[in-house]
Amino acid sequence: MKRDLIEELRAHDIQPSAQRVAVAQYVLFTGEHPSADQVWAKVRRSLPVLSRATVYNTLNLFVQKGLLRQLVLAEGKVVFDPKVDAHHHFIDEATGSIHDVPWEALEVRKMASLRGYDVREYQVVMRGRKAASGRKA
Amino acid sequence: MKRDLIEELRAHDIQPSAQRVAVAQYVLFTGEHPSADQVWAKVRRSLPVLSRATVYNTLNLFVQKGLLRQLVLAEGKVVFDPKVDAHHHFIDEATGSIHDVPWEALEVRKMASLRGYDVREYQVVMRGRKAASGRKA
DNA sequence: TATAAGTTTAGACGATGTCCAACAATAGAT
DNA sequence: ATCTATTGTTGGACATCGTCTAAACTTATA
Repeated sequence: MKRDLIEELRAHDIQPSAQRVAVAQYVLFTGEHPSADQVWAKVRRSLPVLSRATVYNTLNLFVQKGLLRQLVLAEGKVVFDPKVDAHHHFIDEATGSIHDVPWEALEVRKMASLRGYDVREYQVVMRGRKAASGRKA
Repeated sequence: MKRDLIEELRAHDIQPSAQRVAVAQYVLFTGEHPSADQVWAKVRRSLPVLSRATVYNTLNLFVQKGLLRQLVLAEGKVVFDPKVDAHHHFIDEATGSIHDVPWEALEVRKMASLRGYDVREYQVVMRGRKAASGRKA
């Protein structure tokens, strides 16, 4: 398990230090969308001497190397998402929590006919509430 | 001009103080997407005794009353947009500048078939560069 | 083992945003 | 007009977020 992680870091051209493995261990497998300081708080439980700067450095490194994606969706908050493949986001206005919506669930049309913009990526950002009716998603 | 502004504030249930009118005069008519502190800097030129707290209060009030929309799109920045009607956004990765894309320019399908979510509003957020080819938009 | 390259650290820093308690302006009643 | 209760404004203190730095520490390599 930790073995594989080290391999994955190496595969992404990242020297696997103890701190980086510890951060990866949490952030790559969480279903939450934690902020940098939330990652710090969590990971410090298992690696108490971890500094805030290192967490920020590590997260930025992971984003740069394609292990993580950075989201700027919630009110004033930057948040990290281990799902690197394209998907959309739904923000629950009641709780502020962020949910992933599969790419195939929606279809955006006419993107190609946009003049003047060279779009490299896009996503649909929705806001609302979890439906009272219907299954919990 | 200032008359109409006062009327518009009143129409939105906002007591038109000198500070609020000054802020409105700039922020409701700008094509930029200014941050709160940018608004502060700009408006202070015409109303020098304006405090930072008032600008934050006023912008939040305007958002709450529907005169402004708050965007959380750029890296770690909250920004204000006087276009309250629905539209999409394009973020220029080179400059960080934000561009409005008309609602009709894109079409999102299958939204209705989303289970479990009660979507109140949505938009498409695109990132990329202004096209080298093609007219500047 | 020596050396260079890479990593971590604490704390300083700037920018953002909120909060407060004192002060000022206003609306509404008389 | 004047009084009073309500509403706005102010500057400064405070918290949070993210970046930076210089020194210390690790790791890789020869």
